Amino acid sequence: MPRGECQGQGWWHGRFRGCGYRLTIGREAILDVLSKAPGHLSAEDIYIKIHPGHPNVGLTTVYRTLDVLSSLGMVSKLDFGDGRARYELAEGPKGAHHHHHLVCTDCNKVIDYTDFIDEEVELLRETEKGLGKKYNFKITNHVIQFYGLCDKCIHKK
Amino acid sequence: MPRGECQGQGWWHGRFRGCGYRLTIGREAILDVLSKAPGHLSAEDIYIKIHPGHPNVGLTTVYRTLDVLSSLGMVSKLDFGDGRARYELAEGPKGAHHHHHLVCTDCNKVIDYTDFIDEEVELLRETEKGLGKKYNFKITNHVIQFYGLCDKCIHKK
DNA sequence: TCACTATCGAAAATGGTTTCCAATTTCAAA
DNA sequence: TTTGAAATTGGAAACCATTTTCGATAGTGA
Repeated sequence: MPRGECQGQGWWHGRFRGCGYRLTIGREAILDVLSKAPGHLSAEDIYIKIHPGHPNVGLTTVYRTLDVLSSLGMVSKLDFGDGRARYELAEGPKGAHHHHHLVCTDCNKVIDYTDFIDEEVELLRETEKGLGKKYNFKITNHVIQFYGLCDKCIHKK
Repeated sequence: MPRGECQGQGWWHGRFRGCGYRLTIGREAILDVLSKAPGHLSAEDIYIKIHPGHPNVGLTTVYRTLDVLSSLGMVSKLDFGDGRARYELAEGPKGAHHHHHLVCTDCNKVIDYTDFIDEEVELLRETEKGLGKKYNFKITNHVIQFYGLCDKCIHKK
Protein backbone atom coordinates (compact mmCIF):
# COMPACT_ATOMS: atom_id res chain seq x y z
CA MET A 1 0.00 0.00 0.00
CA PRO A 2 2.33 2.71 -1.25
CA ARG A 3 1.66 6.37 -1.79
CA GLY A 4 -0.81 6.37 1.02
CA GLU A 5 -1.14 10.10 1.53
CA CYS A 6 -3.26 12.00 -0.89
CA GLN A 7 -6.56 12.86 0.65
CA GLY A 8 -7.38 15.72 -1.70
CA GLN A 9 -10.79 16.67 -2.84
CA GLY A 10 -12.12 16.12 -6.33
CA TRP A 11 -13.51 12.80 -7.31
CA TRP A 12 -12.85 9.62 -9.13
CA HIS A 13 -10.86 10.12 -12.27
CA GLY A 14 -9.15 13.31 -11.28
CA ARG A 15 -8.48 11.99 -7.84
CA PHE A 16 -6.71 8.98 -9.18
CA ARG A 17 -4.47 10.78 -11.57
CA GLY A 18 -3.63 13.40 -9.02
CA CYS A 19 -2.22 10.73 -6.77
CA GLY A 20 -0.17 9.01 -9.42
CA TYR A 21 -2.62 6.19 -9.85
CA ARG A 22 -4.18 5.25 -13.13
CA LEU A 23 -7.90 4.86 -13.53
CA THR A 24 -8.05 1.61 -15.42
CA ILE A 25 -10.97 -0.33 -16.80
CA GLY A 26 -10.95 -2.72 -13.89
CA ARG A 27 -10.88 0.04 -11.34
CA GLU A 28 -13.66 1.85 -13.04
CA ALA A 29 -15.73 -1.30 -13.10
CA ILE A 30 -15.22 -1.78 -9.40
CA LEU A 31 -16.16 1.79 -8.60
CA ASP A 32 -19.16 1.37 -10.83
CA VAL A 33 -20.39 -1.67 -8.98
CA LEU A 34 -19.82 0.01 -5.66
CA SER A 35 -21.73 3.08 -6.68
CA LYS A 36 -24.69 1.15 -7.99
CA ALA A 37 -25.14 -1.76 -5.65
CA PRO A 38 -26.45 -0.98 -2.22
CA GLY A 39 -23.55 -1.10 0.24
CA HIS A 40 -21.71 -3.87 2.05
CA LEU A 41 -20.11 -5.80 -0.77
CA SER A 42 -17.35 -8.26 -0.13
CA ALA A 43 -14.41 -8.52 -2.49
CA GLU A 44 -15.89 -11.68 -3.90
CA ASP A 45 -19.32 -10.09 -4.34
CA ILE A 46 -17.69 -7.43 -6.43
CA TYR A 47 -15.65 -9.92 -8.37
CA ILE A 48 -18.75 -11.89 -9.24
CA LYS A 49 -20.72 -8.84 -10.23
CA ILE A 50 -17.95 -7.64 -12.47
CA HIS A 51 -17.03 -10.93 -14.03
CA PRO A 52 -19.73 -11.19 -16.70
CA GLY A 53 -18.76 -7.88 -18.25
CA HIS A 54 -15.08 -8.04 -17.40
CA PRO A 55 -14.04 -11.67 -17.33
CA ASN A 56 -10.43 -10.64 -17.35
CA VAL A 57 -10.47 -8.82 -14.04
CA GLY A 58 -9.15 -11.15 -11.37
CA LEU A 59 -10.01 -11.41 -7.72
CA THR A 60 -6.52 -10.28 -6.86
CA THR A 61 -7.10 -7.05 -8.71
CA VAL A 62 -10.33 -6.52 -6.85
CA TYR A 63 -8.52 -6.81 -3.56
CA ARG A 64 -5.73 -4.56 -4.73
CA THR A 65 -8.11 -1.95 -6.03
CA LEU A 66 -10.18 -1.94 -2.88
CA ASP A 67 -6.98 -1.39 -0.99
CA VAL A 68 -6.08 1.58 -3.11
CA LEU A 69 -9.57 3.03 -2.94
CA SER A 70 -9.54 2.55 0.77
CA SER A 71 -6.21 4.28 1.20
CA LEU A 72 -7.50 7.15 -0.91
CA GLY A 73 -10.46 7.40 1.38
CA MET A 74 -12.89 6.73 -1.42
CA VAL A 75 -14.06 3.46 0.02
CA SER A 76 -14.72 2.36 3.57
CA LYS A 77 -13.68 -1.06 4.66
CA LEU A 78 -16.18 -2.54 7.07
CA ASP A 79 -16.01 -5.45 9.40
CA PHE A 80 -19.11 -7.07 10.75
CA GLY A 81 -17.35 -9.85 12.54
CA ASP A 82 -17.97 -12.67 10.11
CA GLY A 83 -14.39 -12.83 8.96
CA ARG A 84 -15.02 -11.24 5.62
CA ALA A 85 -14.43 -7.58 4.92
CA ARG A 86 -17.12 -5.50 3.26
CA TYR A 87 -16.68 -2.35 1.30
CA GLU A 88 -18.86 0.61 0.56
CA LEU A 89 -18.38 3.90 -1.17
CA ALA A 90 -17.35 6.56 1.31
CA GLU A 91 -19.42 9.67 1.39
CA GLY A 92 -17.84 11.67 4.15
CA PRO A 93 -19.38 12.20 7.57
CA LYS A 94 -21.72 14.85 6.24
CA GLY A 95 -22.79 13.01 3.11
CA ALA A 96 -26.47 12.58 2.49
CA HIS A 97 -26.36 8.84 2.91
CA HIS A 98 -24.09 8.62 5.90
CA HIS A 99 -25.20 5.85 8.18
CA HIS A 100 -24.05 3.59 10.93
CA HIS A 101 -24.60 -0.10 11.42
CA LEU A 102 -26.69 -2.40 13.52
CA VAL A 103 -25.37 -5.93 13.33
CA CYS A 104 -27.01 -9.16 14.42
CA THR A 105 -24.35 -11.34 15.98
CA ASP A 106 -26.34 -14.44 15.26
CA CYS A 107 -27.39 -14.28 11.61
CA ASN A 108 -25.06 -11.45 10.62
CA LYS A 109 -27.88 -9.38 9.26
CA VAL A 110 -26.86 -5.75 8.98
CA ILE A 111 -29.15 -2.77 9.17
CA ASP A 112 -28.00 0.65 8.07
CA TYR A 113 -29.57 3.23 10.28
CA THR A 114 -29.64 6.95 9.85
CA ASP A 115 -31.69 7.76 12.91
CA PHE A 116 -29.77 9.76 15.46
CA ILE A 117 -27.09 10.26 12.88
CA ASP A 118 -27.16 14.00 13.21
CA GLU A 119 -26.58 13.98 16.92
CA GLU A 120 -23.98 11.29 16.58
CA VAL A 121 -22.12 13.05 13.85
CA GLU A 122 -22.05 16.27 15.76
CA LEU A 123 -20.64 14.64 18.84
CA LEU A 124 -18.26 12.65 16.72
CA ARG A 125 -16.90 15.72 15.04
CA GLU A 126 -16.05 17.28 18.35
CA THR A 127 -14.57 14.09 19.66
CA GLU A 128 -12.53 13.68 16.55
CA LYS A 129 -11.17 17.16 16.86
CA GLY A 130 -10.33 16.75 20.51
CA LEU A 131 -8.73 13.37 20.10
CA GLY A 132 -6.79 14.41 17.06
CA LYS A 133 -5.26 17.26 18.97
CA LYS A 134 -4.61 15.40 22.17
CA TYR A 135 -3.07 12.31 20.66
CA ASN A 136 -1.64 13.85 17.53
CA PHE A 137 -3.72 11.66 15.31
CA LYS A 138 -4.86 12.55 11.87
CA ILE A 139 -8.26 10.94 12.02
CA THR A 140 -9.66 9.88 8.70
CA ASN A 141 -12.53 7.63 9.55
CA HIS A 142 -14.73 6.29 12.26
CA VAL A 143 -16.77 3.22 12.89
CA ILE A 144 -19.87 3.05 15.01
CA GLN A 145 -21.61 -0.24 15.22
CA PHE A 146 -24.13 -1.71 17.56
CA TYR A 147 -24.22 -5.43 18.03
CA GLY A 148 -27.07 -7.49 19.23
CA LEU A 149 -29.75 -9.96 18.30
CA CYS A 150 -32.25 -9.16 15.62
CA ASP A 151 -35.96 -9.69 15.81
CA LYS A 152 -35.82 -13.21 14.45
CA CYS A 153 -32.78 -14.39 16.34
CA ILE A 154 -34.10 -13.28 19.69
CA HIS A 155 -36.90 -15.78 19.45
CA LYS A 156 -35.16 -18.42 17.41
CA LYS A 157 -34.66 -21.10 20.08
CA MET B 1 -21.72 -21.23 19.90
CA PRO B 2 -24.59 -23.04 21.64
CA ARG B 3 -26.66 -21.90 24.54
CA GLY B 4 -26.12 -18.33 23.57
CA GLU B 5 -28.78 -16.77 25.70
CA CYS B 6 -28.01 -16.27 29.30
CA GLN B 7 -27.13 -12.65 29.86
CA GLY B 8 -27.91 -12.71 33.54
CA GLN B 9 -26.12 -10.74 36.14
CA GLY B 10 -23.75 -12.23 38.66
CA TRP B 11 -20.18 -12.92 37.79
CA TRP B 12 -17.66 -15.49 36.87
CA HIS B 13 -18.15 -18.75 38.67
CA GLY B 14 -21.82 -18.39 39.37
CA ARG B 15 -22.46 -17.09 35.91
CA PHE B 16 -20.89 -20.12 34.32
CA ARG B 17 -22.74 -22.69 36.32
CA GLY B 18 -25.98 -20.90 35.92
CA CYS B 19 -25.67 -21.22 32.16
CA GLY B 20 -24.77 -24.89 32.20
CA TYR B 21 -21.09 -24.29 31.60
CA ARG B 22 -18.34 -25.52 33.82
CA LEU B 23 -15.69 -23.23 35.16
CA THR B 24 -12.62 -25.30 34.47
CA ILE B 25 -8.97 -24.67 35.22
CA GLY B 26 -8.29 -23.53 31.70
CA ARG B 27 -11.20 -21.15 31.64
CA GLU B 28 -10.21 -19.71 34.95
CA ALA B 29 -6.67 -19.22 33.74
CA ILE B 30 -7.92 -17.35 30.70
CA LEU B 31 -10.16 -15.10 32.74
CA ASP B 32 -7.25 -14.53 35.05
CA VAL B 33 -4.96 -13.38 32.27
CA LEU B 34 -7.65 -11.16 30.84
CA SER B 35 -8.33 -9.54 34.17
CA LYS B 36 -4.69 -8.85 34.90
CA ALA B 37 -3.14 -7.93 31.59
CA PRO B 38 -4.05 -4.57 30.16
CA GLY B 39 -6.60 -5.10 27.38
CA HIS B 40 -6.34 -6.07 23.72
CA LEU B 41 -5.02 -9.59 23.89
CA SER B 42 -5.19 -11.88 20.92
CA ALA B 43 -6.00 -15.54 21.34
CA GLU B 44 -2.38 -16.36 20.83
CA ASP B 45 -1.24 -13.73 23.32
CA ILE B 46 -3.40 -15.39 25.90
CA TYR B 47 -2.22 -18.83 24.95
CA ILE B 48 1.39 -17.79 25.38
CA LYS B 49 0.77 -16.10 28.70
CA ILE B 50 -1.00 -19.14 30.03
CA HIS B 51 1.32 -21.77 28.71
CA PRO B 52 4.09 -21.62 31.32
CA GLY B 53 1.67 -22.31 34.16
CA HIS B 54 -0.76 -24.43 32.18
CA PRO B 55 1.17 -26.22 29.45
CA ASN B 56 -1.77 -28.49 28.86
CA VAL B 57 -4.20 -25.80 27.77
CA GLY B 58 -4.22 -25.72 24.00
CA LEU B 59 -4.82 -22.86 21.63
CA THR B 60 -8.05 -24.50 20.57
CA THR B 61 -9.34 -24.23 24.09
CA VAL B 62 -8.39 -20.60 24.25
CA TYR B 63 -10.45 -19.91 21.16
CA ARG B 64 -13.33 -21.97 22.42
CA THR B 65 -13.29 -20.30 25.78
CA LEU B 66 -13.12 -16.83 24.31
CA ASP B 67 -16.12 -17.76 22.25
CA VAL B 68 -18.06 -18.83 25.29
CA LEU B 69 -17.00 -15.80 27.29
CA SER B 70 -17.95 -13.61 24.42
CA SER B 71 -21.37 -15.16 24.05
CA LEU B 72 -21.90 -14.72 27.77
CA GLY B 73 -21.05 -11.08 27.38
CA MET B 74 -18.12 -11.35 29.76
CA VAL B 75 -15.57 -10.57 27.10
CA SER B 76 -15.60 -8.16 24.20
CA LYS B 77 -14.18 -9.23 20.89
CA LEU B 78 -12.44 -6.40 19.15
CA ASP B 79 -11.29 -5.92 15.62
CA PHE B 80 -8.67 -3.37 14.72
CA GLY B 81 -8.45 -4.31 11.09
CA ASP B 82 -5.23 -6.30 11.19
CA GLY B 83 -6.94 -9.62 10.69
CA ARG B 84 -6.49 -10.78 14.24
CA ALA B 85 -9.20 -10.52 16.84
CA ARG B 86 -8.45 -9.05 20.24
CA TYR B 87 -10.26 -9.64 23.45
CA GLU B 88 -10.78 -7.68 26.60
CA LEU B 89 -12.83 -8.12 29.70
CA ALA B 90 -16.20 -6.49 29.30
CA GLU B 91 -17.13 -3.95 31.90
CA GLY B 92 -20.44 -2.68 30.65
CA PRO B 93 -21.01 0.76 29.15
CA LYS B 94 -21.02 2.34 32.58
CA GLY B 95 -18.00 0.53 33.95
CA ALA B 96 -15.23 2.58 35.41
CA HIS B 97 -12.75 1.59 32.75
CA HIS B 98 -14.98 1.86 29.75
CA HIS B 99 -13.11 3.28 26.81
CA HIS B 100 -13.16 3.54 23.07
CA HIS B 101 -10.39 3.11 20.57
CA LEU B 102 -8.19 5.19 18.38
CA VAL B 103 -6.45 3.03 15.79
CA CYS B 104 -3.53 3.89 13.55
CA THR B 105 -4.19 2.33 10.18
CA ASP B 106 -0.51 2.30 9.38
CA CYS B 107 1.26 0.77 12.35
CA ASN B 108 -1.85 -0.62 14.05
CA LYS B 109 -1.07 1.12 17.28
CA VAL B 110 -4.17 1.36 19.43
CA ILE B 111 -4.93 4.03 21.99
CA ASP B 112 -7.66 3.59 24.54
CA TYR B 113 -9.26 6.90 25.20
CA THR B 114 -11.69 7.83 27.89
CA ASP B 115 -12.02 11.48 26.98
CA PHE B 116 -15.50 12.38 25.86
CA ILE B 117 -16.64 9.00 27.05
CA ASP B 118 -19.33 10.43 29.23
CA GLU B 119 -20.95 12.38 26.46
CA GLU B 120 -20.56 9.50 24.10
CA VAL B 121 -22.00 6.99 26.47
CA GLU B 122 -24.99 9.14 27.18
CA LEU B 123 -25.78 9.61 23.53
CA LEU B 124 -25.12 5.97 22.91
CA ARG B 125 -27.54 4.89 25.55
CA GLU B 126 -30.31 6.89 23.98
CA THR B 127 -29.42 5.69 20.53
CA GLU B 128 -29.32 2.13 21.71
CA LYS B 129 -32.73 2.46 23.23
CA GLY B 130 -34.21 4.09 20.17
CA LEU B 131 -32.68 1.64 17.75
CA GLY B 132 -33.60 -1.34 19.84
CA LYS B 133 -37.21 -0.32 19.81
CA LYS B 134 -37.39 0.70 16.19
CA TYR B 135 -35.66 -2.32 14.73
CA ASN B 136 -36.56 -4.82 17.39
CA PHE B 137 -32.98 -5.47 18.23
CA LYS B 138 -31.70 -6.61 21.57
CA ILE B 139 -28.51 -4.59 21.59
CA THR B 140 -25.76 -6.07 23.69
CA ASN B 141 -22.68 -4.22 22.65
CA HIS B 142 -21.28 -1.35 20.66
CA VAL B 143 -18.06 -0.46 18.97
CA ILE B 144 -16.77 3.04 18.49
CA GLN B 145 -13.43 3.40 16.85
CA PHE B 146 -11.64 6.21 15.15
CA TYR B 147 -9.13 5.38 12.48
CA GLY B 148 -6.31 7.53 11.31
CA LEU B 149 -2.59 8.03 11.31
CA CYS B 150 -0.68 8.34 14.53
CA ASP B 151 1.93 10.91 15.32
CA LYS B 152 4.79 8.85 13.98
CA CYS B 153 3.06 7.53 10.89
CA ILE B 154 1.96 10.96 9.70
CA HIS B 155 5.56 12.01 9.23
CA LYS B 156 6.98 8.64 8.32
CA LYS B 157 7.18 9.43 4.61
C1' DT C 1 -21.30 -47.31 40.04
C1' DC C 2 -23.45 -45.87 35.61
C1' DA C 3 -24.69 -43.22 31.91
C1' DC C 4 -24.66 -38.66 29.86
C1' DT C 5 -22.57 -34.68 28.75
C1' DA C 6 -19.18 -31.16 28.71
C1' DT C 7 -14.65 -30.52 27.73
C1' DC C 8 -10.22 -31.46 26.26
C1' DG C 9 -5.76 -31.17 22.94
C1' DA C 10 -3.73 -32.27 18.63
C1' DA C 11 -3.95 -32.42 14.01
C1' DA C 12 -6.14 -31.35 9.85
C1' DA C 13 -9.00 -28.40 7.30
C1' DT C 14 -10.86 -23.97 6.07
C1' DG C 15 -11.06 -19.78 3.64
C1' DG C 16 -10.30 -14.87 3.18
C1' DT C 17 -6.42 -12.27 1.94
C1' DT C 18 -1.54 -11.44 0.36
C1' DT C 19 2.46 -12.34 -2.00
C1' DC C 20 5.09 -13.65 -5.98
C1' DC C 21 6.21 -13.31 -10.60
C1' DA C 22 6.39 -12.73 -15.31
C1' DA C 23 3.72 -10.42 -18.81
C1' DT C 24 1.26 -6.31 -20.23
C1' DT C 25 -0.17 -1.58 -20.33
C1' DT C 26 0.35 3.30 -19.64
C1' DC C 27 2.35 7.72 -20.11
C1' DA C 28 5.58 11.34 -20.54
C1' DA C 29 9.76 12.59 -22.54
C1' DA C 30 12.68 12.36 -26.49
C1' DT D 1 6.23 7.89 -33.29
C1' DT D 2 9.60 5.61 -30.25
C1' DT D 3 11.13 4.32 -25.91
C1' DG D 4 11.79 3.08 -21.27
C1' DA D 5 10.56 3.37 -16.51
C1' DA D 6 6.82 2.73 -13.61
C1' DA D 7 2.23 1.05 -12.80
C1' DT D 8 -0.78 -2.67 -13.34
C1' DT D 9 -2.28 -7.08 -14.36
C1' DG D 10 -4.01 -12.27 -13.47
C1' DG D 11 -3.15 -16.74 -11.69
C1' DA D 12 -1.03 -19.69 -8.60
C1' DA D 13 0.96 -20.37 -4.43
C1' DA D 14 1.65 -18.92 0.16
C1' DC D 15 -0.03 -17.18 4.44
C1' DC D 16 -2.13 -17.54 8.69
C1' DA D 17 -5.85 -16.78 12.05
C1' DT D 18 -9.54 -19.42 13.09
C1' DT D 19 -12.57 -23.73 12.89
C1' DT D 20 -13.60 -28.32 12.58
C1' DT D 21 -12.86 -33.04 13.48
C1' DC D 22 -11.89 -36.75 16.33
C1' DG D 23 -10.97 -39.80 19.88
C1' DA D 24 -10.16 -39.47 24.69
C1' DT D 25 -11.04 -37.69 29.44
C1' DA D 26 -13.37 -35.85 33.34
C1' DG D 27 -17.65 -33.95 35.90
C1' DT D 28 -22.19 -34.55 37.26
C1' DG D 29 -26.49 -36.24 38.60
C1' DA D 30 -28.96 -40.49 39.37
